[in-house]
Amino acid sequence: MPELPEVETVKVGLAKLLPGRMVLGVEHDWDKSFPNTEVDVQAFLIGAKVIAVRRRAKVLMIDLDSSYSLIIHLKMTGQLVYVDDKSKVQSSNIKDQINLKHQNSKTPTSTFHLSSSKLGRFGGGHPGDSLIGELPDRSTRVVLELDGANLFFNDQRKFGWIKLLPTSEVKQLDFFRKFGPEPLSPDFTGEAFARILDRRARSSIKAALIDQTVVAGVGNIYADESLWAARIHPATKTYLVDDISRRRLLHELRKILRLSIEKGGSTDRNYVDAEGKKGSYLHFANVFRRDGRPCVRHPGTRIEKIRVAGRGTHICHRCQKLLFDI
DNA sequence: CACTTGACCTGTCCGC
DNA sequence: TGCGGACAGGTCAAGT
Repeated sequence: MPELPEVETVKVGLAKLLPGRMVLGVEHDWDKSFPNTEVDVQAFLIGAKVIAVRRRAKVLMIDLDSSYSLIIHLKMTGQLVYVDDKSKVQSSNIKDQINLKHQNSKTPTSTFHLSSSKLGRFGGGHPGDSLIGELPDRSTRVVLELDGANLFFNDQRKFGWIKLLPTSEVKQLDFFRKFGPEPLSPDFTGEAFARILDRRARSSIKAALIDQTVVAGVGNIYADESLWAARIHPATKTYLVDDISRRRLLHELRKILRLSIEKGGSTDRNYVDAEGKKGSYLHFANVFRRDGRPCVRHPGTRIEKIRVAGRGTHICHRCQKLLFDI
């Protein structure tokens, strides 16, 4: 579940690898993953060079020198993995392995027609670091062919997408304008956070925190972790959370997001960075996916999993007391 | 308008 | 062992 720290980690990785590279071709086998029928892909993508890689909320942007940008949302299970031609698989039996994989797969044979020289391999020398085998695999939806490399967009659940749009239009999209402040932006103050939460006064504080129009980039993992750290019950109505607690929540959220970025993000099931490596933040998590285990602040109390705002939610009921109206 | 629910998808896990 | 159903949760559209 890529949230801010995961998307930031991918951005940092791609920003080292992509700028200066030219796009030579693009292939996809699922239209919703690459919904660009209204755009002249030949004119504005093929032959263009990457200028920069950016992030806003959970969205990645790859700016091209054609004055267009690739806008990418990984949603739940998206991965963007870069494979340079040096990782090319030499062995001739790779074709057989891919064919075997497709025979065993329930899904129809891939429509990709990359030559074997375009196939890449992961995991060599780093057992356990990678979730990725040879690419493309059966979750590969889009392949960007670059000079000297391939960028694979894998997405098991097909929720993610890559759109090609004029760079100047990106910020004008409703989709982008609605995002709230970046939580790590230095000019986003505790006071501003406290006030912006008033817009979701009557919903739960967790629903407010994962609302992208309130603050950008927070999803289920970092909502649960920051609410535990700030000792706020996720189901508390926002208007019952006082200003002191709101400021504490932003403070804890920032600490957690920074730590997670330092650890390369959270790998729960699918997430990997631009080089196919897992993130290690969940080793430092205090509640997320820790239901049934002792709370580190109250070892006699076990972490519970409840449902708040329609999401699985992890709490310590001793740390996080639910406040009621009178 | 504020807020909640269902749909979009596939892989995994659990109970029968 | 197989099979149906619940579950995972980011976002938008539709519903209350």
